[in-house]
Amino acid sequence: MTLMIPEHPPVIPDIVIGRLPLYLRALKHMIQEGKRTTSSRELGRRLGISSAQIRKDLSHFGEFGKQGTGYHLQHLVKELQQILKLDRLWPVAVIGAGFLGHAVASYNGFEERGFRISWIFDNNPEQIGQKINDISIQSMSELEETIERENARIAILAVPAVHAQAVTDRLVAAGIQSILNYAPINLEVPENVNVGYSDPVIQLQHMTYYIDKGD
Amino acid sequence: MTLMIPEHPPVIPDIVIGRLPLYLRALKHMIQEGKRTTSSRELGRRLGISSAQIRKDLSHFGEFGKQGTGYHLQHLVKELQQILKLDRLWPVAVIGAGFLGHAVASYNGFEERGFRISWIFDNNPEQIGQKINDISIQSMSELEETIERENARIAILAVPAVHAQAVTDRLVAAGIQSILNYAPINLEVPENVNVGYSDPVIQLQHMTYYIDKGD
DNA sequence: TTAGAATGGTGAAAAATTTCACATGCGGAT
DNA sequence: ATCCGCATGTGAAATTTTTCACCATTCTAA
Repeated sequence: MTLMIPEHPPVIPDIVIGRLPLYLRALKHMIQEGKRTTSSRELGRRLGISSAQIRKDLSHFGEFGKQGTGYHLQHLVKELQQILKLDRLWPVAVIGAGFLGHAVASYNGFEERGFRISWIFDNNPEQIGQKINDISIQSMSELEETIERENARIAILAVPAVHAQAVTDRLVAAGIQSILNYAPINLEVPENVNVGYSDPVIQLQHMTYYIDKGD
Repeated sequence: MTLMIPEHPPVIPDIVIGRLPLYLRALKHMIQEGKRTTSSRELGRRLGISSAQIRKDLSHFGEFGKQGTGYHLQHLVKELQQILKLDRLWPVAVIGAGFLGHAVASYNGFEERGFRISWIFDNNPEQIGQKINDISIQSMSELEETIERENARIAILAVPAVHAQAVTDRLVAAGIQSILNYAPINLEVPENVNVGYSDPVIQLQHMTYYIDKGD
Protein backbone atom coordinates (compact mmCIF):
# COMPACT_ATOMS: atom_id res chain seq x y z
CA MET A 1 0.00 0.00 0.00
CA THR A 2 1.16 3.45 -0.81
CA LEU A 3 1.45 6.19 1.74
CA MET A 4 -1.03 8.95 1.10
CA ILE A 5 1.27 11.78 0.24
CA PRO A 6 -0.96 14.64 -0.78
CA GLU A 7 -0.17 15.73 -4.31
CA HIS A 8 0.65 19.38 -4.26
CA PRO A 9 -0.53 20.86 -7.48
CA PRO A 10 2.73 22.11 -8.96
CA VAL A 11 2.96 25.81 -8.31
CA ILE A 12 4.27 27.62 -11.35
CA PRO A 13 6.28 30.75 -10.62
CA ASP A 14 4.32 33.87 -11.46
CA ILE A 15 7.24 35.24 -13.41
CA VAL A 16 6.87 32.29 -15.76
CA ILE A 17 3.15 32.87 -16.18
CA GLY A 18 3.91 36.47 -17.01
CA ARG A 19 6.06 35.48 -19.97
CA LEU A 20 3.57 33.13 -21.54
CA PRO A 21 1.43 35.92 -23.03
CA LEU A 22 4.56 37.33 -24.65
CA TYR A 23 5.35 33.97 -26.17
CA LEU A 24 1.79 33.66 -27.34
CA ARG A 25 1.80 37.05 -29.01
CA ALA A 26 5.04 36.37 -30.83
CA LEU A 27 3.94 32.90 -31.92
CA LYS A 28 0.76 34.29 -33.41
CA HIS A 29 2.77 36.84 -35.33
CA MET A 30 4.83 34.03 -36.77
CA ILE A 31 1.70 32.23 -37.88
CA GLN A 32 0.54 35.40 -39.59
CA GLU A 33 3.84 35.52 -41.39
CA GLY A 34 3.05 32.12 -42.79
CA LYS A 35 5.45 30.08 -40.69
CA ARG A 36 4.47 26.62 -39.52
CA THR A 37 7.15 25.85 -36.95
CA THR A 38 9.68 27.64 -34.82
CA SER A 39 12.41 26.90 -32.31
CA SER A 40 13.20 28.18 -28.85
CA ARG A 41 16.18 29.90 -30.38
CA GLU A 42 14.17 31.79 -32.96
CA LEU A 43 11.49 32.78 -30.48
CA GLY A 44 14.13 33.86 -28.01
CA ARG A 45 15.86 35.99 -30.58
CA ARG A 46 12.64 37.82 -31.33
CA LEU A 47 11.87 38.48 -27.71
CA GLY A 48 15.35 39.10 -26.40
CA ILE A 49 15.10 36.08 -24.12
CA SER A 50 17.45 33.10 -23.93
CA SER A 51 16.32 29.92 -25.60
CA ALA A 52 17.00 27.98 -22.43
CA GLN A 53 14.58 30.12 -20.54
CA ILE A 54 11.83 29.52 -23.05
CA ARG A 55 12.36 25.78 -22.94
CA LYS A 56 12.44 25.79 -19.16
CA ASP A 57 9.28 27.87 -18.96
CA LEU A 58 7.38 25.58 -21.30
CA SER A 59 8.65 22.49 -19.53
CA HIS A 60 6.55 23.42 -16.52
CA PHE A 61 3.47 22.51 -18.48
CA GLY A 62 4.47 19.58 -20.64
CA GLU A 63 6.52 18.67 -23.68
CA PHE A 64 5.36 20.63 -26.65
CA GLY A 65 8.31 20.42 -28.98
CA LYS A 66 10.09 17.80 -30.99
CA GLN A 67 13.83 17.33 -30.93
CA GLY A 68 15.53 18.37 -34.08
CA THR A 69 12.40 20.11 -35.33
CA GLY A 70 11.22 22.61 -32.78
CA TYR A 71 7.63 23.57 -32.07
CA HIS A 72 4.59 23.34 -34.28
CA LEU A 73 3.14 26.83 -34.09
CA GLN A 74 -0.56 26.02 -34.22
CA HIS A 75 -0.14 23.35 -31.59
CA LEU A 76 1.92 25.46 -29.19
CA VAL A 77 -0.46 28.38 -29.54
CA LYS A 78 -3.37 26.16 -28.67
CA GLU A 79 -1.57 24.78 -25.65
CA LEU A 80 -0.65 28.22 -24.37
CA GLN A 81 -4.19 29.44 -24.84
CA GLN A 82 -5.43 26.53 -22.81
CA ILE A 83 -2.90 27.13 -20.04
CA LEU A 84 -3.85 30.80 -19.85
CA LYS A 85 -7.57 29.98 -20.03
CA LEU A 86 -7.85 31.84 -23.31
CA ASP A 87 -9.80 29.06 -24.96
CA ARG A 88 -12.89 31.19 -24.43
CA LEU A 89 -13.91 34.85 -24.78
CA TRP A 90 -13.77 36.75 -21.49
CA PRO A 91 -16.24 39.61 -21.15
CA VAL A 92 -14.68 42.72 -19.65
CA ALA A 93 -16.19 45.74 -17.91
CA VAL A 94 -14.64 49.14 -18.52
CA ILE A 95 -15.12 51.64 -15.71
CA GLY A 96 -14.78 55.25 -16.76
CA ALA A 97 -15.60 56.66 -20.19
CA GLY A 98 -13.23 59.59 -20.35
CA PHE A 99 -10.55 59.84 -23.01
CA LEU A 100 -8.83 56.77 -21.72
CA GLY A 101 -11.94 54.67 -21.26
CA HIS A 102 -12.96 55.65 -24.76
CA ALA A 103 -9.62 54.63 -26.18
CA VAL A 104 -9.77 51.28 -24.43
CA ALA A 105 -13.36 50.60 -25.40
CA SER A 106 -12.71 51.56 -29.01
CA TYR A 107 -9.72 49.31 -29.41
CA ASN A 108 -10.48 46.44 -31.72
CA GLY A 109 -7.59 44.22 -30.77
CA PHE A 110 -9.20 42.51 -27.80
CA GLU A 111 -11.40 39.92 -29.44
CA GLU A 112 -8.76 38.00 -31.30
CA ARG A 113 -6.84 37.64 -28.09
CA GLY A 114 -9.52 36.39 -25.76
CA PHE A 115 -11.42 39.41 -24.46
CA ARG A 116 -14.49 41.40 -25.34
CA ILE A 117 -15.45 44.76 -23.92
CA SER A 118 -19.00 44.05 -22.84
CA TRP A 119 -19.95 46.82 -20.42
CA ILE A 120 -18.94 50.43 -19.96
CA PHE A 121 -19.78 52.51 -16.91
CA ASP A 122 -19.51 56.20 -16.15
CA ASN A 123 -21.16 58.62 -13.77
CA ASN A 124 -21.43 61.53 -16.17
CA PRO A 125 -25.13 61.95 -17.04
CA GLU A 126 -24.24 63.32 -20.46
CA GLN A 127 -22.44 60.14 -21.39
CA ILE A 128 -24.91 57.62 -20.07
CA GLY A 129 -26.82 56.04 -22.91
CA GLN A 130 -24.26 57.02 -25.52
CA LYS A 131 -22.57 54.22 -27.38
CA ILE A 132 -18.98 53.23 -27.92
CA ASN A 133 -18.45 50.45 -30.39
CA ASP A 134 -22.09 49.45 -30.01
CA ILE A 135 -21.93 49.27 -26.21
CA SER A 136 -24.17 51.63 -24.27
CA ILE A 137 -22.54 53.50 -21.44
CA GLN A 138 -24.32 52.58 -18.22
CA SER A 139 -24.68 54.53 -15.04
CA MET A 140 -22.35 53.71 -12.19
CA SER A 141 -25.42 53.03 -10.13
CA GLU A 142 -25.95 49.88 -12.14
CA LEU A 143 -22.43 48.63 -11.52
CA GLU A 144 -23.01 46.01 -8.85
CA GLU A 145 -26.25 44.70 -10.26
CA THR A 146 -24.78 44.24 -13.73
CA ILE A 147 -21.56 42.60 -12.59
CA GLU A 148 -23.40 40.17 -10.38
CA ARG A 149 -26.11 39.33 -12.88
CA GLU A 150 -23.65 38.84 -15.72
CA ASN A 151 -21.02 37.13 -13.64
CA ALA A 152 -18.32 39.50 -14.81
CA ARG A 153 -14.84 38.60 -13.65
CA ILE A 154 -12.58 41.19 -15.25
CA ALA A 155 -12.62 44.98 -15.11
CA ILE A 156 -10.51 47.73 -16.61
CA LEU A 157 -10.34 50.72 -14.33
CA ALA A 158 -10.07 54.08 -16.11
CA VAL A 159 -11.34 56.52 -13.53
CA PRO A 160 -9.55 59.45 -11.87
CA ALA A 161 -7.10 58.44 -9.16
CA VAL A 162 -9.20 59.90 -6.37
CA HIS A 163 -12.05 57.51 -7.12
CA ALA A 164 -10.02 54.45 -7.98
CA GLN A 165 -9.94 52.83 -4.56
CA ALA A 166 -13.62 53.38 -3.88
CA VAL A 167 -14.60 51.95 -7.25
CA THR A 168 -12.25 49.05 -6.67
CA ASP A 169 -13.95 48.23 -3.41
CA ARG A 170 -17.28 48.11 -5.20
CA LEU A 171 -15.88 45.93 -7.98
CA VAL A 172 -14.40 43.49 -5.52
CA ALA A 173 -17.58 43.32 -3.48
CA ALA A 174 -19.49 42.58 -6.66
CA GLY A 175 -17.24 39.65 -7.53
CA ILE A 176 -14.61 41.01 -9.90
CA GLN A 177 -11.40 38.96 -9.68
CA SER A 178 -9.04 40.74 -12.06
CA ILE A 179 -8.56 44.47 -12.37
CA LEU A 180 -6.40 46.29 -14.86
CA ASN A 181 -5.81 49.64 -13.19
CA TYR A 182 -4.93 52.72 -15.21
CA ALA A 183 -5.09 55.08 -12.24
CA PRO A 184 -1.71 56.11 -10.84
CA ILE A 185 -2.20 54.64 -7.40
CA ASN A 186 -1.65 51.37 -5.66
CA LEU A 187 -4.88 49.55 -5.01
CA GLU A 188 -5.65 47.59 -1.88
CA VAL A 189 -7.51 44.38 -2.66
CA PRO A 190 -8.07 41.02 -1.00
CA GLU A 191 -5.53 38.41 -1.94
CA ASN A 192 -7.90 36.48 -4.16
CA VAL A 193 -8.10 39.49 -6.46
CA ASN A 194 -5.41 40.27 -9.01
CA VAL A 195 -4.43 43.75 -10.06
CA GLY A 196 -2.41 44.74 -13.09
CA TYR A 197 -1.03 48.25 -13.30
CA SER A 198 -0.59 50.59 -16.19
CA ASP A 199 0.83 53.97 -15.27
CA PRO A 200 2.82 55.39 -18.16
CA VAL A 201 4.67 57.78 -15.89
CA ILE A 202 6.04 54.94 -13.81
CA GLN A 203 7.53 53.47 -16.94
CA LEU A 204 8.91 56.75 -18.19
CA GLN A 205 10.51 57.38 -14.82
CA HIS A 206 12.14 53.98 -14.97
CA MET A 207 13.57 54.70 -18.38
CA THR A 208 14.88 58.16 -17.65
CA TYR A 209 17.38 56.62 -15.24
CA TYR A 210 19.19 55.20 -18.23
CA ILE A 211 19.11 58.21 -20.48
CA ASP A 212 22.55 59.59 -21.04
CA LYS A 213 22.02 63.25 -21.52
CA GLY A 214 24.73 64.01 -24.01
CA ASP A 215 23.83 67.44 -25.28
CA MET B 1 51.71 53.57 -3.63
CA THR B 2 48.32 52.13 -4.31
CA LEU B 3 47.57 49.75 -7.09
CA MET B 4 45.38 51.34 -9.70
CA ILE B 5 42.28 49.27 -9.35
CA PRO B 6 39.73 50.80 -11.66
CA GLU B 7 36.64 51.86 -9.75
CA HIS B 8 33.69 50.15 -11.25
CA PRO B 9 30.75 52.48 -11.03
CA PRO B 10 28.37 50.46 -8.89
CA VAL B 11 25.83 48.86 -11.17
CA ILE B 12 22.39 49.01 -9.64
CA PRO B 13 20.10 46.10 -10.55
CA ASP B 14 17.42 47.17 -12.97
CA ILE B 15 14.78 45.57 -10.82
CA VAL B 16 15.71 48.01 -8.08
CA ILE B 17 15.49 50.98 -10.43
CA GLY B 18 12.07 49.78 -11.46
CA ARG B 19 10.76 50.03 -7.92
CA LEU B 20 11.99 53.53 -7.25
CA PRO B 21 9.17 55.20 -9.22
CA LEU B 22 6.66 53.23 -7.16
CA TYR B 23 8.26 54.44 -3.98
CA LEU B 24 8.27 57.96 -5.30
CA ARG B 25 4.60 57.88 -6.20
CA ALA B 26 3.59 56.54 -2.80
CA LEU B 27 5.79 59.02 -0.96
CA LYS B 28 4.22 61.92 -2.81
CA HIS B 29 0.79 60.66 -1.88
CA MET B 30 1.84 60.67 1.74
CA ILE B 31 2.99 64.25 1.46
CA GLN B 32 -0.37 65.17 -0.01
CA GLU B 33 -2.00 63.55 2.95
CA GLY B 34 -0.07 65.94 5.17
CA LYS B 35 2.47 63.50 6.53
CA ARG B 36 6.03 64.65 7.16
CA THR B 37 7.82 61.37 7.75
CA THR B 38 7.39 57.67 7.08
CA SER B 39 9.13 54.39 7.71
CA SER B 40 10.14 51.50 5.52
CA ARG B 41 7.46 49.50 7.28
CA GLU B 42 4.67 51.92 6.49
CA LEU B 43 5.77 52.36 2.89
CA GLY B 44 6.06 48.63 2.51
CA ARG B 45 2.60 48.07 3.85
CA ARG B 46 1.15 50.45 1.30
CA LEU B 47 2.95 48.86 -1.58
CA GLY B 48 2.79 45.25 -0.54
CA ILE B 49 6.56 45.07 -0.34
CA SER B 50 8.71 44.01 2.60
CA SER B 51 10.33 46.75 4.62
CA ALA B 52 13.68 45.02 4.27
CA GLN B 53 13.48 45.26 0.53
CA ILE B 54 12.79 48.96 0.64
CA ARG B 55 15.69 49.59 2.95
CA LYS B 56 18.00 47.46 0.84
CA ASP B 57 16.91 49.19 -2.35
CA LEU B 58 17.54 52.64 -0.94
CA SER B 59 20.86 51.59 0.55
CA HIS B 60 22.24 51.30 -2.98
CA PHE B 61 22.17 55.06 -3.25
CA GLY B 62 23.01 56.31 0.20
CA GLU B 63 21.63 56.67 3.69
CA PHE B 64 18.43 58.64 3.59
CA GLY B 65 16.78 57.67 6.85
CA LYS B 66 17.38 58.16 10.53
CA GLN B 67 17.29 55.29 12.99
CA GLY B 68 14.33 55.36 15.28
CA THR B 69 12.64 58.02 13.18
CA GLY B 70 12.35 56.84 9.61
CA TYR B 71 12.53 58.97 6.49
CA HIS B 72 11.77 62.63 6.03
CA LEU B 73 9.34 62.64 3.13
CA GLN B 74 10.39 65.82 1.39
CA HIS B 75 14.01 64.83 1.60
CA LEU B 76 13.55 61.29 0.34
CA VAL B 77 11.37 62.47 -2.53
CA LYS B 78 14.02 64.93 -3.57
CA GLU B 79 16.70 62.26 -3.45
CA LEU B 80 14.66 59.83 -5.52
CA GLN B 81 13.89 62.49 -8.08
CA GLN B 82 17.57 63.20 -8.39
CA ILE B 83 18.45 59.53 -8.77
CA LEU B 84 15.82 59.08 -11.47
CA LYS B 85 16.84 62.33 -13.18
CA LEU B 86 13.45 63.81 -12.49
CA ASP B 87 14.87 67.06 -11.21
CA ARG B 88 13.93 68.56 -14.56
CA LEU B 89 11.01 68.49 -16.99
CA TRP B 90 11.48 66.01 -19.81
CA PRO B 91 9.79 66.91 -23.08
CA VAL B 92 8.05 63.95 -24.70
CA ALA B 93 6.94 63.30 -28.27
CA VAL B 94 3.70 61.43 -28.87
CA ILE B 95 3.52 59.53 -32.13
CA GLY B 96 0.01 58.79 -33.30
CA ALA B 97 -3.06 60.89 -32.61
CA GLY B 98 -5.77 58.26 -32.68
CA PHE B 99 -7.94 57.55 -29.67
CA LEU B 100 -4.98 56.41 -27.68
CA GLY B 101 -2.63 59.19 -28.67
CA HIS B 102 -5.40 61.63 -27.82
CA ALA B 103 -5.91 60.08 -24.43
CA VAL B 104 -2.20 60.23 -23.68
CA ALA B 105 -1.77 63.77 -24.93
CA SER B 106 -4.81 64.96 -23.00
CA TYR B 107 -3.70 63.50 -19.71
CA ASN B 108 -2.75 66.21 -17.28
CA GLY B 109 -0.82 64.08 -14.84
CA PHE B 110 2.54 64.21 -16.58
CA GLU B 111 3.86 67.59 -15.57
CA GLU B 112 3.90 67.11 -11.83
CA ARG B 113 5.86 63.94 -12.31
CA GLY B 114 8.60 65.13 -14.58
CA PHE B 115 7.30 65.03 -18.14
CA ARG B 116 5.60 67.33 -20.61
CA ILE B 117 3.96 66.31 -23.84
CA SER B 118 5.66 68.70 -26.23
CA TRP B 119 5.08 67.30 -29.69
CA ILE B 120 2.41 65.20 -31.36
CA PHE B 121 2.74 63.58 -34.76
CA ASP B 122 0.28 61.87 -37.05
CA ASN B 123 0.06 61.15 -40.74
CA ASN B 124 -3.66 61.82 -41.15
CA PRO B 125 -4.01 65.08 -43.11
CA GLU B 126 -7.29 65.83 -41.36
CA GLN B 127 -5.59 65.87 -37.98
CA ILE B 128 -2.49 67.83 -38.86
CA GLY B 129 -2.72 71.34 -37.51
CA GLN B 130 -5.41 70.48 -35.00
CA LYS B 131 -4.58 71.01 -31.39
CA ILE B 132 -4.61 68.78 -28.35
CA ASN B 133 -4.01 70.54 -25.07
CA ASP B 134 -2.50 73.47 -26.97
CA ILE B 135 -0.08 71.33 -28.95
CA SER B 136 -0.45 71.30 -32.71
CA ILE B 137 -0.41 67.93 -34.38
CA GLN B 138 2.49 67.84 -36.79
CA SER B 139 2.95 65.78 -39.92
CA MET B 140 5.02 62.64 -39.68
CA SER B 141 7.21 64.11 -42.36
CA GLU B 142 8.52 66.56 -39.80
CA LEU B 143 9.41 63.83 -37.32
CA GLU B 144 13.16 63.59 -37.75
CA GLU B 145 13.76 67.26 -38.20
CA THR B 146 11.82 68.16 -35.08
CA ILE B 147 13.37 65.51 -32.87
CA GLU B 148 16.87 66.43 -33.93
CA ARG B 149 16.37 70.17 -33.68
CA GLU B 150 14.69 69.95 -30.28
CA ASN B 151 16.94 67.25 -28.92
CA ALA B 152 14.00 65.10 -27.91
CA ARG B 153 14.94 62.00 -25.97
CA ILE B 154 11.64 60.34 -25.11
CA ALA B 155 8.77 59.19 -27.28
CA ILE B 156 5.43 57.56 -26.66
CA LEU B 157 4.44 55.29 -29.51
CA ALA B 158 0.70 55.07 -30.16
CA VAL B 159 0.52 53.94 -33.76
CA PRO B 160 -0.99 50.76 -35.22
CA ALA B 161 1.11 47.66 -34.74
CA VAL B 162 1.95 47.34 -38.43
CA HIS B 163 3.74 50.68 -38.41
CA ALA B 164 5.33 50.47 -34.99
CA GLN B 165 8.68 48.99 -36.01
CA ALA B 166 9.15 51.34 -38.96
CA VAL B 167 8.36 54.38 -36.83
CA THR B 168 10.66 53.07 -34.14
CA ASP B 169 13.52 52.85 -36.58
CA ARG B 170 12.96 56.48 -37.51
CA LEU B 171 12.80 57.55 -33.88
CA VAL B 172 16.01 55.74 -33.04
CA ALA B 173 17.80 57.16 -36.04
CA ALA B 174 16.71 60.63 -34.99
CA GLY B 175 18.17 60.20 -31.51
CA ILE B 176 15.32 59.03 -29.30
CA GLN B 177 16.63 57.02 -26.36
CA SER B 178 13.46 55.96 -24.53
CA ILE B 179 10.28 54.66 -26.10
CA LEU B 180 7.06 53.80 -24.37
CA ASN B 181 5.38 51.44 -26.80
CA TYR B 182 1.61 50.95 -26.81
CA ALA B 183 1.60 48.76 -29.90
CA PRO B 184 1.20 45.06 -29.23
CA ILE B 185 4.51 43.98 -30.68
CA ASN B 186 8.05 43.56 -29.53
CA LEU B 187 10.31 46.26 -30.86
CA GLU B 188 13.85 45.71 -32.05
CA VAL B 189 16.13 48.52 -30.97
CA PRO B 190 19.85 49.04 -30.44
CA GLU B 191 20.97 48.34 -26.91
CA ASN B 192 21.45 51.98 -26.03
CA VAL B 193 17.72 52.52 -26.48
CA ASN B 194 15.20 51.59 -23.81
CA VAL B 195 11.70 50.37 -24.52
CA GLY B 196 8.81 50.16 -22.10
CA TYR B 197 5.77 48.18 -23.07
CA SER B 198 2.11 48.74 -22.43
CA ASP B 199 -0.16 46.13 -23.96
CA PRO B 200 -3.30 45.74 -21.88
CA VAL B 201 -4.04 42.36 -23.38
CA ILE B 202 -0.73 40.95 -22.16
CA GLN B 203 -1.69 41.96 -18.64
CA LEU B 204 -5.20 40.60 -18.91
CA GLN B 205 -3.87 37.31 -20.21
CA HIS B 206 -1.50 37.12 -17.28
CA MET B 207 -4.34 37.65 -14.83
CA THR B 208 -6.78 35.20 -16.36
CA TYR B 209 -4.45 32.38 -15.39
CA TYR B 210 -5.39 33.02 -11.78
CA ILE B 211 -9.12 33.44 -12.19
CA ASP B 212 -10.98 30.64 -10.53
CA LYS B 213 -14.09 30.28 -12.57
CA GLY B 214 -16.53 29.28 -9.90
CA ASP B 215 -19.87 29.70 -11.55
C1' DT C 1 18.07 60.71 33.48
C1' DT C 2 16.92 56.49 32.08
C1' DA C 3 14.23 52.68 30.12
C1' DG C 4 11.93 51.04 26.34
C1' DA C 5 10.00 51.05 21.83
C1' DA C 6 10.77 52.03 17.10
C1' DT C 7 13.65 52.18 13.07
C1' DG C 8 17.58 52.24 9.58
C1' DG C 9 21.54 49.98 7.48
C1' DT C 10 23.77 45.74 6.45
C1' DG C 11 26.38 41.25 6.22
C1' DA C 12 24.90 36.65 5.91
C1' DA C 13 21.53 33.21 4.72
C1' DA C 14 17.84 31.69 2.04
C1' DA C 15 15.11 31.51 -1.91
C1' DA C 16 14.15 32.28 -6.59
C1' DT C 17 15.56 32.62 -11.21
C1' DT C 18 18.50 31.97 -15.02
C1' DT C 19 22.03 29.71 -17.47
C1' DC C 20 24.81 25.80 -18.59
C1' DA C 21 25.75 21.71 -20.83
C1' DC C 22 24.58 17.36 -22.29
C1' DA C 23 21.94 13.00 -23.27
C1' DT C 24 18.46 12.03 -26.42
C1' DG C 25 15.90 11.96 -30.55
C1' DC C 26 14.42 13.59 -35.19
C1' DG C 27 15.03 14.48 -40.14
C1' DG C 28 17.36 15.52 -44.32
C1' DA C 29 21.23 14.67 -47.36
C1' DT C 30 24.34 11.57 -49.36
C1' DA D 1 20.91 2.85 -44.69
C1' DT D 2 23.69 5.85 -42.31
C1' DC D 3 25.60 10.07 -40.77
C1' DC D 4 25.36 14.66 -39.24
C1' DG D 5 23.34 18.72 -37.72
C1' DC D 6 19.77 20.67 -35.21
C1' DA D 7 16.81 21.15 -31.34
C1' DT D 8 14.35 19.63 -27.08
C1' DG D 9 13.99 18.70 -22.12
C1' DT D 10 16.41 18.80 -17.88
C1' DG D 11 19.43 18.04 -13.79
C1' DA D 12 23.10 20.81 -11.92
C1' DA D 13 25.52 25.07 -11.41
C1' DA D 14 25.63 29.90 -11.34
C1' DT D 15 23.64 34.10 -10.54
C1' DT D 16 20.31 37.24 -8.85
C1' DT D 17 17.01 38.68 -5.63
C1' DT D 18 14.83 38.59 -1.28
C1' DT D 19 14.64 37.85 3.50
C1' DC D 20 16.64 37.41 7.97
C1' DA D 21 18.45 39.04 12.10
C1' DC D 22 20.97 42.10 14.65
C1' DC D 23 23.61 46.37 16.05
C1' DA D 24 23.38 51.11 16.55
C1' DT D 25 20.75 55.11 16.97
C1' DT D 26 16.80 58.10 17.93
C1' DC D 27 12.74 59.54 20.22
C1' DT D 28 9.23 59.35 23.92
C1' DA D 29 7.66 59.06 28.29
C1' DA D 30 8.01 58.28 33.02
